[in-house]
Amino acid sequence: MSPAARGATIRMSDVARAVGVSAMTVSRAFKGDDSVRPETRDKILRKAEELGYVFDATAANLRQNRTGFVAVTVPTIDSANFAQTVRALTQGLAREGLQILLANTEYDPAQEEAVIAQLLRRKPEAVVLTGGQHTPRTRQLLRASKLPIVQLWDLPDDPLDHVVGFSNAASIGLLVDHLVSRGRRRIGFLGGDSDRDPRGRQRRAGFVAALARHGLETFRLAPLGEPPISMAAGAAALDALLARHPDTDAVIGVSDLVAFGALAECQRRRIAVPGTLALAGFGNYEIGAVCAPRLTTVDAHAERIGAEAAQLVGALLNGDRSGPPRRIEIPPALIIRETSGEPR
Amino acid sequence: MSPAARGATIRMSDVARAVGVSAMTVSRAFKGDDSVRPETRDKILRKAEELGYVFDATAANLRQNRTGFVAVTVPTIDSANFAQTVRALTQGLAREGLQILLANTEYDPAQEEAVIAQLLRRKPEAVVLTGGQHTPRTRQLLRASKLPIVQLWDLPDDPLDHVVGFSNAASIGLLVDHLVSRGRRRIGFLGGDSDRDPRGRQRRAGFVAALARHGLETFRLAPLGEPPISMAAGAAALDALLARHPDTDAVIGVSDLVAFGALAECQRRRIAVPGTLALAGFGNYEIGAVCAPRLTTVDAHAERIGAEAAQLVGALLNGDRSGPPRRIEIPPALIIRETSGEPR
DNA sequence: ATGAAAGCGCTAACAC
DNA sequence: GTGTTAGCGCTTTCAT
Repeated sequence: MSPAARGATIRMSDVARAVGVSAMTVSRAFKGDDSVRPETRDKILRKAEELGYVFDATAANLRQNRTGFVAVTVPTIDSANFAQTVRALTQGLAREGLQILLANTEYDPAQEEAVIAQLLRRKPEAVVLTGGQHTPRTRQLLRASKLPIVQLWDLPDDPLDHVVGFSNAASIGLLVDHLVSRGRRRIGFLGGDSDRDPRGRQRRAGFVAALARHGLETFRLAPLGEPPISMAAGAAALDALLARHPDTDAVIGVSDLVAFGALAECQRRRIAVPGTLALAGFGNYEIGAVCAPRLTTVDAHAERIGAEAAQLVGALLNGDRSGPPRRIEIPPALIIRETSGEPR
Repeated sequence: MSPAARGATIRMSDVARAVGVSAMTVSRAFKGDDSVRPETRDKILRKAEELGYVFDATAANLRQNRTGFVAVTVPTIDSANFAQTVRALTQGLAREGLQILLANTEYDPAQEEAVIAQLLRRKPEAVVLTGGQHTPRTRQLLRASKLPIVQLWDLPDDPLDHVVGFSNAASIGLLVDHLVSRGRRRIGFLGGDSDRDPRGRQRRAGFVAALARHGLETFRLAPLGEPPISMAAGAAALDALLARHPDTDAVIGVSDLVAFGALAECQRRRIAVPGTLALAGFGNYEIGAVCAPRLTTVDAHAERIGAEAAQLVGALLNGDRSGPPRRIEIPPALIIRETSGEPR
């Protein structure tokens, strides 16, 4: 009785026996080694197909001490910007034969620590952290692993290793400068109030710093609460801000989702945008390019961050591990649309 | 010289030697086996920590012939509905100690076939297909694997195995009935024209069938082109539809994104919604609950699909594999909001 | 161009 | 409660 008929797993040696070669030759045929005669190779692959043989990556990984895994964390995959980054990363790594191991941290450093500890047991060859916040133990685990680490969506002062990101603070500075150039002076900010979203905090800090640079008041801040932040929270925050500061003439949302929530609220309250209130967001979400009026924003190049990270990981795993940690800065781009009004 | 100092990997046997027990005891301690004396266990875990030992799941998987992987495909993770499903699935499976292996098919059956062939080499314990389209070879590979298969987001006539989904056609029927009850008669549909998006096609077919049931004209169809479908395409499709059929009094989008694009276009063209034109979408995206006016839609319960799938996979892998394939139907819910107007 | 032997790090099975 | 032995399915290494 054949192994398949017995219900047993079909191994390389089964294919080898059926063809009349050794397991080694089958192994070589499967990895495309030229040293196998083409006819032998074809015979092997045909027989493998016929027997329903499926290569066992687990066994190969154990022996080779290489898994082809890249561990990836995101606060949540259910956020368009992170999803774009993960998609580009997945595709770029797939081209190198690498498979991502994805985990969500839910914006929680403790959960990040837990998922990273689990992922490390899978013996990934690199770790990509998308906008996380790391406990001391997380940092220790990662350093002890000796793996290449890539931090995304930020430019940390004290990076673990490599970085592909941008300055969240500076990106909001771009928006403030633009709004000021359009004559706005009483500018508010929605969000950036949660400890669980450091990048949001940095954007708010960048907002305050930019206003101060222009000699403007910096107290028009409305909290949004805990991430994930929602459009509805943006609408509520706008209400709260206008209740306290009715003379506000421009508002920046910590993300386009928040800004869009504010825009919808303006439409409901018949507040003219940009006539009475200018609006701007962050992240260049699809919605901002389509809503009426279209939303001024900052493009953080979410996909490009993922693509660059994939390329970096590919290079690092192909032996290019000399030299200091890379720090790839992807400068955000101001996208001026209708909600910030015409120049005055 | 210690293994760590030599730069060599630290194995269980290294921990065992350091503590003065056998590798088996370390193994038991790590899996929480009660038969290890608590003090021994503590000593082992402390020593492991001290030595920087990291459990090697690859070796354990090979030996146990269990990986804890679940292969998951989506057309693209960069779509809010699929991202919600994947997030719920990831979290549900994590509770069972299972790790997802995610791959995007890019709405392409050939790519789906390729990624599934790759994923199967990793020896997943189950395969979850989110809204795919399967080539004969894909079906053959999956059947030959003998693994539990779960198809999501659909109720296929000829399922591979288990199903967690809903009728895309019937869900649009809900919207048509609702619009008709509000006095709309000349109803159009945006999208559902691509072979690469079978669920979109089913929604359009459901639209045509529902109109026919009401004795209404069924020719107000505007194409959107290839997925992923965008808000901007929704705006353009609305233009095309109104150019050919200016008397249209209601429009359904194949998704909320499309419907929102149409809504934005109406705002730009000063078409009153719902006064002149009623609008509805599909998928209960966040945007529909926030935009002004708020969008009538159908909730397909994306998260619940993921959660149910996780539970099903968990049950199947915990021995509950008797009985026929499960077919879990999650009925979509009509969500009536402002864009479909008041009852007449 | 192909094969034989050894071993990757863990755990099932059995022993005590 | 703990230890010994063998082996998971592949590939490294060395041989021919």
